[in-house]
Amino acid sequence: MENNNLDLNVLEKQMMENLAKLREMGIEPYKYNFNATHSIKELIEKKDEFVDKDIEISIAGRMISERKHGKVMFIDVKDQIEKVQVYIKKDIVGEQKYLAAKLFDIGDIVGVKGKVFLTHTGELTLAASDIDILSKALKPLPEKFHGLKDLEMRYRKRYLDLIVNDESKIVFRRRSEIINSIRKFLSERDFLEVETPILQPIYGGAFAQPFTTHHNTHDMQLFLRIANELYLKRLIVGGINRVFEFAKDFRNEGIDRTHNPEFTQVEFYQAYADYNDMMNLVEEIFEVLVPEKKITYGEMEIDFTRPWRRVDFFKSIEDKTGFDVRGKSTEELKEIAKKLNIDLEGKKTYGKILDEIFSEKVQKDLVNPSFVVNHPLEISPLARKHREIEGVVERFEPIIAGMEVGNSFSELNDPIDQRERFMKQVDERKQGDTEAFQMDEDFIESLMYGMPPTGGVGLGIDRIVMLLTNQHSIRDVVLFPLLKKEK
RNA sequence: GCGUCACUAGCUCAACUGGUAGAGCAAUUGACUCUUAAUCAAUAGGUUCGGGGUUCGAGUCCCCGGUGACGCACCA
Repeated sequence: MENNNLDLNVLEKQMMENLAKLREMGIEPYKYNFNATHSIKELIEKKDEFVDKDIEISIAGRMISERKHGKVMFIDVKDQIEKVQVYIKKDIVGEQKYLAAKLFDIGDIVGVKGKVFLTHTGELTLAASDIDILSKALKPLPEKFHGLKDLEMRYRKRYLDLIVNDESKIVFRRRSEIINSIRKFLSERDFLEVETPILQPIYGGAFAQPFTTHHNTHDMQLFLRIANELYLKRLIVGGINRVFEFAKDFRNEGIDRTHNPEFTQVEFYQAYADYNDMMNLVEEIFEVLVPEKKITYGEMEIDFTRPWRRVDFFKSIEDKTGFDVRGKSTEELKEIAKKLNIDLEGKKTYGKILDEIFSEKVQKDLVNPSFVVNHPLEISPLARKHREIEGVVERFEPIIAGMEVGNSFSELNDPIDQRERFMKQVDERKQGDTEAFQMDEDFIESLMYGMPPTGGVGLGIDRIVMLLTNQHSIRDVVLFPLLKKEK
């Protein structure tokens, strides 16, 4: 019976023996189904209907603790985050069932039938008239009191984290609620949810290095998308005037507290709108997501009250530093950065230097939700030129707690301008910028058929979930974050 | 990629300047028919992340490697 290939510790051997003993008693420890009359949550919510009534109900869940008292035992059964105590009395369940129940281990999934009562101390308890094992556990759970703290194990074995740490389960419930709220918000406003390719022959829509893969039959190189922007805009050309997609995007870059190589964005595009309309829409979304208006994120108090601050990219730099960086050459920017004590190590291009000055001097301090607006043309190849101001585009980035949570523009719909912007990117690439865009003739062709004026937004779901669940690492809001292989 | 720190029983953690690896929970056996971090008694459980070195002696010191956390860099 024992499998010598398995390297079992003492506890695992004992659990394996309990499994064998149950089978010897004629009990199959892996049942096919169980029809519970109520979830534990329902039992708790409707307890007045059951307590001391002559009603038998049944529940199922994981046995997470036990207290044995000779001919009586108490176990705690948990389903989701709710748990209920079960009272198993030899006189009630009978000799056989009682002996079987003694062979159950913490971690086993059980089904219980019985009547509900309150103990002397007032605890809601199900007195078992029948109890069955539904699934046998063969490894011990982490300890009930301290839970599972080891971060590496929580990420690698997320199922254990979810079994043992309710806080973790609550974060992922909240994540689902947030996504649902945004989906509902957009759907109610006639946005159509679509799916666009993850495998793309040409990648685009963001500055990033892609993951590369290969399709055998067509013998073609493919990229995992870094964004879905260019596909959604093709749909705007096609007359889907309001469109959105929750998209897993993939960027082949470093990992840190706010970056996972695969992450989720929702992008939405609205024909006949501009970036001002989209700012309103973003504010409205957060009105739904944060009805309480104020949240605490770490040490920060964040107030979502509308309207959010508008922070002009160039003007805010000038206000903070006294330097007008508009229209400056790359060399002049380097000079200014030096005077401001900004470390430019690794940053060479015009756009990156500008961005670094902005991040260091302005963005860091934007705690309350703010829209950074009117970015330099050079770092925004898909955004329309500003209708009044030379050298900048109609673009905004929502910043909350110093963190970028999105990106948006009045979308560039002039195909000739778009081609020129791509050409500039191709030049940058030739000069060694590995994140520069690829030329996408097919996309330009779509614009040549005419795209209505359009506003578009991308929101980083993971970061929004971090903010709203007070988590400080993206790994704590992604169920299975990328880790190195264990060796 | 670089730097700092961490890794000890199934889990959570101890172990002083190098000197017999320990506790709580979980587990096993026994007692106990309203306990609830049950209690009481006894028992068992270890490749101290892996490899090498120094030493009479290494969880502890040194070197190489692994994984993770944090910071920096890269990056939205």
